[in-house]
Amino acid sequence: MASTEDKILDATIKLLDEVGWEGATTRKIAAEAGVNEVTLFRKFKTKKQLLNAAKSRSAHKFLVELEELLKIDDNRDIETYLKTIWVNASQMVDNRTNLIRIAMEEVRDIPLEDRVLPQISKMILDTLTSYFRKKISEGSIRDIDPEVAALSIFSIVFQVNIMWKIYGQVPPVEEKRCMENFLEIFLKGITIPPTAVESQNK
Amino acid sequence: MASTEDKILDATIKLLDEVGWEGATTRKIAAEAGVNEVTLFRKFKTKKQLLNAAKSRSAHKFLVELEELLKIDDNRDIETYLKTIWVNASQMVDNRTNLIRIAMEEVRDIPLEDRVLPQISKMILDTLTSYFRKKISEGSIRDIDPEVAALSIFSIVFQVNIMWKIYGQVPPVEEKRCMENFLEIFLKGITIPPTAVESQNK
DNA sequence: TATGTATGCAAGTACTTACTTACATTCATG
DNA sequence: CATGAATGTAAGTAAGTACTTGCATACATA
Repeated sequence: MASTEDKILDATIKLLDEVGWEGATTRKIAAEAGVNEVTLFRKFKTKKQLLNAAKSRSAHKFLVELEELLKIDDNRDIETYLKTIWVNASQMVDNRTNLIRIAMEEVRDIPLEDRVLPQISKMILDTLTSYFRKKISEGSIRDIDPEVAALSIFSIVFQVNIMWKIYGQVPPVEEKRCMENFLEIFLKGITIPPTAVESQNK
Repeated sequence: MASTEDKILDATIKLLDEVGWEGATTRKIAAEAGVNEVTLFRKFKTKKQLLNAAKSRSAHKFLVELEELLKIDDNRDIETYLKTIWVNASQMVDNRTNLIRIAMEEVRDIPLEDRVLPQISKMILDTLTSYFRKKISEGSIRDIDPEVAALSIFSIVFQVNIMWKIYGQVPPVEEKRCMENFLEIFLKGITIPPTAVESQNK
């Protein structure tokens, strides 16, 4: 059976997701957790500390899970690698839209280093960047800017998975088509043109 | 001299930007506008109606201005065209970060069709999509997916200009380098390889 | 000059919020 | 059984919120 703390933290995350910071009153959280309101204050002192605890707990879980999902075999072909990253990120966001939505709302009053979104981006960007760096040094792709390549992948994945889901925009393109047709362009952009050597040698 | 309505609407936008919906109390808005609190209610009935009026006024301005900035000569070379779009969008966001931040926060309680962010995205995506469509039919670029090409440009511009600015992430790459190195990859990905015909004809 | 419209001012209402205090109950463990 | 920690119950506090009411004032225009 879940401990009182856990019940409270779970209820907090749920309400934070559904109704946001201001909507998540201590009364509602207590009701959702099946716990008396005073218990919140006994355990967490203030509302602020409670919400911080809830957020950092689930942000931590998220980052650990994400790190695991980003461990992908470096040596499969580039298209497979990038597709795997894409699909894993999608799935991650689908399961945890609540945390992402909460993270998107912490525009104010949260110290930069505590914000969740930058931490998530950084982890993905670093992974992709060092992947591209490796592939460049292996000579499997052109000498492109690895940070920028990483960023362009990250951006479109972010846009498709997060912005559309959270802002309820009607996606102009369905996801699979998007992934495939983007990679079609991108891969052509980073591969060493097969005829380049040939025509130089001529 | 600005009319009372204008002073109130300007103050509303300013506070909405600085402290968000819940932070923007009617008292603060009145003080910022240099107007008595009752005047707000006499002019706009409720807080909700006031904030809606303020938002839709500046969203409208934004969209008109954006539409103007997106009218770029179709016939200049592709790199110049895309760079111009990029720079114009950047500049637009710099001048109007406030509206964007407000738009990003309207995740809740705002009917889909009234949300500002989707309207902005749509305008940019449509412009880019029909541009690529045209270039494809002219034969200036490969037969790529025009929607997806548009989306990949939009995504990275959005990420660099909006996410970094609003979420205060430390940009891993400075903007100019980002634009140039991204386009270097992207353009190589969409152009017809010069040696392709040659090697086919062989 | 007279009248109406826009605005200011002061006070108040009804409600909600985070948070507190004092006391009662449960229940595992020594 | 007895003790103490964790939790519930009831009531209340201080502060802030959107919004209202009644009256005074300025000022443009008929």
